[in-house]
Amino acid sequence: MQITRQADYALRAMLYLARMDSNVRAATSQIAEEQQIPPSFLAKIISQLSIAGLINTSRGARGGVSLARDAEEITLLDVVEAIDGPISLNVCSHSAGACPFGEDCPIQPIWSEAQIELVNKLKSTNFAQLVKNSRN
Amino acid sequence: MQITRQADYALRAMLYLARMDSNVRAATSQIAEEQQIPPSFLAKIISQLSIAGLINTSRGARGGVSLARDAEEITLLDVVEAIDGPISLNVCSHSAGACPFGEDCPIQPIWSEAQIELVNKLKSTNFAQLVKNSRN
DNA sequence: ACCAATTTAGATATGTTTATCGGAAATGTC
DNA sequence: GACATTTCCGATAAACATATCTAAATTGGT
Repeated sequence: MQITRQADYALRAMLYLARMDSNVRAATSQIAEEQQIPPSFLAKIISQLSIAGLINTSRGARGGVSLARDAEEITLLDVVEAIDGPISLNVCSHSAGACPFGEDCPIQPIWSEAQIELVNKLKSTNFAQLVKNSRN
Repeated sequence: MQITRQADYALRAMLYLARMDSNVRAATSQIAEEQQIPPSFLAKIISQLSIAGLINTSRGARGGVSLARDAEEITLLDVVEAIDGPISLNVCSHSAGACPFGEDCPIQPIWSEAQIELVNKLKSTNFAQLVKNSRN
């Protein structure tokens, strides 16, 4: 019942990038150190964020990563789903047909509603807002 | 980002019990068959629900399980937390001090709020309501 | 007292998540 | 063109979730 550590690390990395000037590139090792993330683990997460199109990467000396879009255009949901896949509170929370009891299960609608609320909350928060709410 | 299968199975088993007369006992194998749950797996789940005080069990011939309290007094949250432990959307969602950045993290309040909403939703739904909303 | 039904407990197997390590590929700089 | 820096990719290992199987303990019915 938790997002994976990978997703949490991804959020922290994205926040770090959102706080920087958008034209400079940050090395993964630098992000790892400041955000206290296992460096080798972050490397894989960065790779996934790149595949998802959320960040641009460039290899080689003076390489690094930066946001692919404006911070305002990236939501918490984008990042979490890029790493953990679609949010799902229970196997049945997407659609009534996902469980063998389908329409007859009175629990399914509860999960479905809760999931929609959670998704909406994450979707309505972007990284520009988060940076603005930061102290440092 | 999902409750465990165990918790989902536990919910279905509890719903099955809530639908029955409270004075009769159901065998685990019977619940497993009707709710399509792996029987040996359900046995362990039943045991945990018993330890948590949500159901009464009696061994031997004509034994079985039944709700320990009135269905109205058992919430979805009771069952989920009995199996999966306290609900937690992220490592930091309980308190601001849970992550090394504490007060300075603008993401933590989002998780904290989302978690409270989810917990409240599960807490406000009891099994008497669920039975009433059922078709069968 | 015996037997069948039932929960309880422990050992085991498989897959996923988390994390680490090492090397390969790419690229700016001198 | 050589080199240092950095992302990328695969193999590996520990921890947990999921699931199965077997044996033990308990208890009502005959």
